[in-house]
Amino acid sequence: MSDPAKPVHSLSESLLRWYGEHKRPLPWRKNKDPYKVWLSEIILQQTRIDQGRPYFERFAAKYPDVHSLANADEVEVLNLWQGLGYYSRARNLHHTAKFVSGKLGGNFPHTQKDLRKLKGIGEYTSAAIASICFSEAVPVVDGNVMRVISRIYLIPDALNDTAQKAKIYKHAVNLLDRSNPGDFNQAIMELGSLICKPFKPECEICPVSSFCGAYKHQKTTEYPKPKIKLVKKERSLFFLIPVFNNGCSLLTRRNTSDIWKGLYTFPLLDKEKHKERLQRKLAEKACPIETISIKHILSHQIILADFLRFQIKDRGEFCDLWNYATGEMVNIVKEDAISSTKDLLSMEEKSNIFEIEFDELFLKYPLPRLISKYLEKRPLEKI
DNA sequence: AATACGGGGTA
DNA sequence: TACCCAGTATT
Repeated sequence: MSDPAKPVHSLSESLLRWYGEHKRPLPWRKNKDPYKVWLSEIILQQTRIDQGRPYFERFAAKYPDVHSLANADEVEVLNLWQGLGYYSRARNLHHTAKFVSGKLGGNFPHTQKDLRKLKGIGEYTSAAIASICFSEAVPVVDGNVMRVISRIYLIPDALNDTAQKAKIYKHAVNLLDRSNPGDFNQAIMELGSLICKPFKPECEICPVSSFCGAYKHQKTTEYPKPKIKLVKKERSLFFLIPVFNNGCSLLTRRNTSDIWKGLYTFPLLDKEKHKERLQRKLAEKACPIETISIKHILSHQIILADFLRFQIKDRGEFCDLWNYATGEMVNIVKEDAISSTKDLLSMEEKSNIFEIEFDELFLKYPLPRLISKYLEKRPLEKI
């Protein structure tokens, strides 16, 4: 597995020495509070530190411990998460906070095995918490570690090949400093993020370059081979922004296991045919439509969004319009008829579209970035 | 074993 | 533009 001429313990030693000497960018880990470590790890999943840091600060300030997070409303949590993406992380965060607070007396499990059972905590996060907070000798293998080990041991295709991925894990176990797993794990991740970067790694200042096969052969750019890209699917969405005579509009909560689950958007059509029928009907009424198109590119799909804004009498007339366009009935209630999230959830089976004052939109409800982008272009001033 | 799930940063 | 990111849950 490893080159016997180069004992791995000195690789680990070099790494730890380097880690001890340079400034750590994640100070909240120092006190090893499982709640804070957990919170930061969830926020940082698939997220750069600079992007996640302000979110962590806001969460830690608003919810200093697991009980305060558990007692929060889910919509409130999603609101604080707004814009960060992968919203199931926020829903699972809240679910797990309630579980730890209510069933475990506020104490997180101490082992990777038990941490792993909590919602939103997988292989990586359980290992990170167990090693950092409880000094359990388990390695973390994230994207950084994968890249570092791929280069050191010349394992080319760990991102696509299961067998090679397993090799990476074995090396990670072998390298781990069992007397200091928390620091070691942070050290190897930080090496990947600061030195052993995907592009232009800084091998000249790398503390373990003398152990690195890719550096030795000047082939760092070939390791690891890029992950096979998935085809982005195009998808058209037509958001409807009716402006009622009373100055209100409509909002809907997304409940399907689709994108933006748990967030709020304008009611939308996803069939070209339905959109055309709606446009035709509005034209008959001599009702002008203002259309703004936005192309929203995500990692797995390209959303072509048309925002259709139009003036209409009231929600009753909108129901007729919707019915005409889609052939489906809808039931729309007033926002102030909903006093809590619970009401909203129980109402969802019938209809989850509700009438709302423009001002309320930004304050109470978590919106996808796409909707925020639209509102930046076209604010919803009252008429 | 694949696929879905956001959004922003970087070269 | 293409790729990557301190991954997990679902299918």
